[in-house]
Amino acid sequence: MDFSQIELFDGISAASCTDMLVCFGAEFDSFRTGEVVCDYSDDPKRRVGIMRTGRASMIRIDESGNETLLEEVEEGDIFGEVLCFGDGGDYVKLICDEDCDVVFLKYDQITKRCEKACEHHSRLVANLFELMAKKTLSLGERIQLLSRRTTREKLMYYFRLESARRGGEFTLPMSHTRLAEYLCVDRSAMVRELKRLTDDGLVRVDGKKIRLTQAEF
Amino acid sequence: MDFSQIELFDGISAASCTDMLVCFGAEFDSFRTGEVVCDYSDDPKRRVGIMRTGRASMIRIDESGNETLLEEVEEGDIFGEVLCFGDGGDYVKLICDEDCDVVFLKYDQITKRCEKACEHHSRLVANLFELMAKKTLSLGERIQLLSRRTTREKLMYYFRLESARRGGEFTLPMSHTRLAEYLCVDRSAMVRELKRLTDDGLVRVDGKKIRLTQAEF
DNA sequence: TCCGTTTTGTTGCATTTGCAACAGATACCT
DNA sequence: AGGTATCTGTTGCAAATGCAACAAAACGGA
Repeated sequence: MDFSQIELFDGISAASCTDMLVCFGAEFDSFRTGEVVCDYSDDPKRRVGIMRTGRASMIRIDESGNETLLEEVEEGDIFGEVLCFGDGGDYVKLICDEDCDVVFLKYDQITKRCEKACEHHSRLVANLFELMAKKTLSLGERIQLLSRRTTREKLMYYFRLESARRGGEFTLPMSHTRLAEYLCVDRSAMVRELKRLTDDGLVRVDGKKIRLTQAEF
Repeated sequence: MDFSQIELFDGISAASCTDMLVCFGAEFDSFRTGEVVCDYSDDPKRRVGIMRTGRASMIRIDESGNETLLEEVEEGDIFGEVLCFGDGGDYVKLICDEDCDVVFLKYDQITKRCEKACEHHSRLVANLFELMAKKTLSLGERIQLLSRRTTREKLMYYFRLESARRGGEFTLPMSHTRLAEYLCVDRSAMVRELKRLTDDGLVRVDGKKIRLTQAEF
């Protein structure tokens, strides 16, 4: 097993990694596109997952069958019901968008002091801290997005963010249908608003290609 | 200075605490109700704050002057622009709801390996990890709330959560005006929906006293 | 290539929502 | 007690939104 590429184990020797895997109850697993990585309705495993490669979507399905895209889990991201989306009552699952490799750690073993006093235990916790900080940032960003009141504002906020991140013209990383779920608005209403935005000359939309008009800057 | 009551320093001797304060560039500060704890528009200090006592509200004000309550920071919570609500572009500030005591740490010093090799450095990072996990949970909850599409769903989700936490009948921890900002909906629209909910017999509302009707269970 | 599934574009309609405005109630400070 | 600021309850109205439905286009697997 090659640990060198895994951010989680950054700064920790391969030998230590192997040792520590036992302490943390580490489990490695792989999933194929479309498979369910975790099902948080009946999964009291208290595990923390780290996405090594691939992408997955945290999806909530409420009693009416509405699907909501809670978050996108990407390479290097940390996830888990202990961390997030704990108890809402609805059905929550993590579903694979692309084949992915995952490491699971037992949450309780992380904060517990290690009896074996592995020398790098603390380094791993520090790494986890950074992963958490990154996650917190992305959750905060999501809150900023969802706290916009209108579909228009949500779209513009999202576009500005992606535009700043990926460059002036960028390609949506998901389908329009999915984007509507992400923004938590009705798809048809979103498409309507998208048309208004283009009519007002604020954006150019061509399928998944989006470009903000300079008027915005 | 008494460190024993501060969760952040849990498991760390007073002597070590004093040592470490230097490593982390710790600053203690107090604020009075109404004062601005942090102003994230022009504050590139990269500090992490821990609320020792008191309560504060993270508020965003957009260019139109709309206020949004991003999060409630309570005793023991961790906060900071490095962690959350980083860059949206709008004006974001943390404002004191009750007199509060705060510790600030320099974010970069936390993850950096300590040259002085303070023995408890790693314990503190572990404590921070737990604080972060707690924060992540509350952010996740907030996302669950904001991802509801209608005002009715937001209200009911919020009431169920508070009801489970504080008991069958509970008192809103904020004014109706503030609640509307928290749910990110128009206040008058919220009041209207609140009335419909009572008409439908789902809740009883008496000022800040809320009770879910058993029909819900 | 063919077939089934998903996505997209579109529309009508009832409902919800944001917005603005105002008066009365309440809380807060001096 | 008086005065100011905030909160609450309410309304009308225009606009946005959710919902349902359907056909065409695109996609993906056998």
